[in-house]
Amino acid sequence: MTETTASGTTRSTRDQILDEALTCFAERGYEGTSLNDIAAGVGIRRPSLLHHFPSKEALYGDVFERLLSEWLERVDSAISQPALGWEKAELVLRACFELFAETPDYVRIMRREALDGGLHLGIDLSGVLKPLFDGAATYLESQMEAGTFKRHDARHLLVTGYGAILTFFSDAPFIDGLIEGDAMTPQNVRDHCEHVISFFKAALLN
Amino acid sequence: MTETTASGTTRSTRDQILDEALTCFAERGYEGTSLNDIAAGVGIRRPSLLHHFPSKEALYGDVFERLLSEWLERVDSAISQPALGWEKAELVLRACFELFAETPDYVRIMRREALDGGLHLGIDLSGVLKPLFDGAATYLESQMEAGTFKRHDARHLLVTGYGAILTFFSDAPFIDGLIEGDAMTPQNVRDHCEHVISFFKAALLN
DNA sequence: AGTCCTCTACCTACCGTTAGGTAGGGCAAT
DNA sequence: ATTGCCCTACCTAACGGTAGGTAGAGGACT
Repeated sequence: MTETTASGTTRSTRDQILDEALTCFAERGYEGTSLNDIAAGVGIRRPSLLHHFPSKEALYGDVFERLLSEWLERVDSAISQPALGWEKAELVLRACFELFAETPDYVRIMRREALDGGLHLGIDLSGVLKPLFDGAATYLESQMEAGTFKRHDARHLLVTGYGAILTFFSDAPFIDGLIEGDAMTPQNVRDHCEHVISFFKAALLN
Repeated sequence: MTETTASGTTRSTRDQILDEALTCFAERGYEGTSLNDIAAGVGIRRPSLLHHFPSKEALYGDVFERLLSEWLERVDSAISQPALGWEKAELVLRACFELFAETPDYVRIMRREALDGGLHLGIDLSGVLKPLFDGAATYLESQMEAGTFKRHDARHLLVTGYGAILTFFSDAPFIDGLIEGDAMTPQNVRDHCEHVISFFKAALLN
């Protein structure tokens, strides 16, 4: 029922399944992952797994729901911090980097979902994220209007930023081969974070 | 054996299979695509498809090989154009946008491959692209040394650019929902191209 | 204390379906 | 007559999911 981990914490079988499913779906995608893979990772049989979740799709849905709620919570707390102008943008950028660096498996699942256009889910991914997106666009536009930021198309700018940040984490195994060495070392992650921030700063400030 | 298309051109069954496989693999990924799907798209049965390609893996390999050779050819011709400083960078950026806009299915396959870390292929994707990557990095560094471009980490800059450009095409269905309306309309593609160019220009030039 | 019941968590064995791949025949063009 | 292309029929393996059963923990009653 429960298992005591090396760190001394205790996790229910259900949570172990969710964790294993997360890494499997991130690594090999929805179609590329079988329930046997997940069950074996936990150390139980497939029917036992299906005792905790009614179906593969439901399990995936739960994994994704957990992803969304954790991310939204983190992002909400980041954007609600009091700051102005560039400080605010940098604060949010850093929060995103920190979040993604902590949850690379989430990033890869999110990317797969974006690639598939939300095929496996009933929920409308873009719809959930759109309020955040719109809020960010409005903020950027207000800063441009005020002359704090240089003029750019706010929405395209956000798409550019989204791609620039997410890609580093989602395509890490590929980037490994380009920059030589593991892209996900704390040093490389920090370097890329600082680079993106200084790059955006150069593009947005005078 | 051959089929006359609406445009009057004639394509061998083998080429039709390659085309259909391309769209299927791009849309649903390697695991999500069955040989029946591809065969049905061409209008033949699965065993007939396997008469032209020895296995699913071999078919995928051929699709990807065609992708790589076409892309490398296009990029080579773009970077061999005579130009200097920012002109050169803008020229290559535009060439990439044009290339990606013409072959969005290639982009999505490439993204899936980057996500999986080249799982389905024997070939080392990063290895093939590394010479281009290194060449670009050297070019950027020389421009920074000469004072033409502002100082940035050249390799991280390239990764940022890679993510910013590729994502627009690979995640198009997701971006649709954010910017409202089809991201891949010629107008939106042009807008994003101009945005990225002006954004990079702002970050690189004084 | 002992026994009865219920519930949870897991198991083995099996279901129908679909996957990739093979064998071999028909048939048209050369 | 040979070759090339496509077919039907079949194979084995793996998939997601179900049926039915067992071991053990906990509670309630006698």
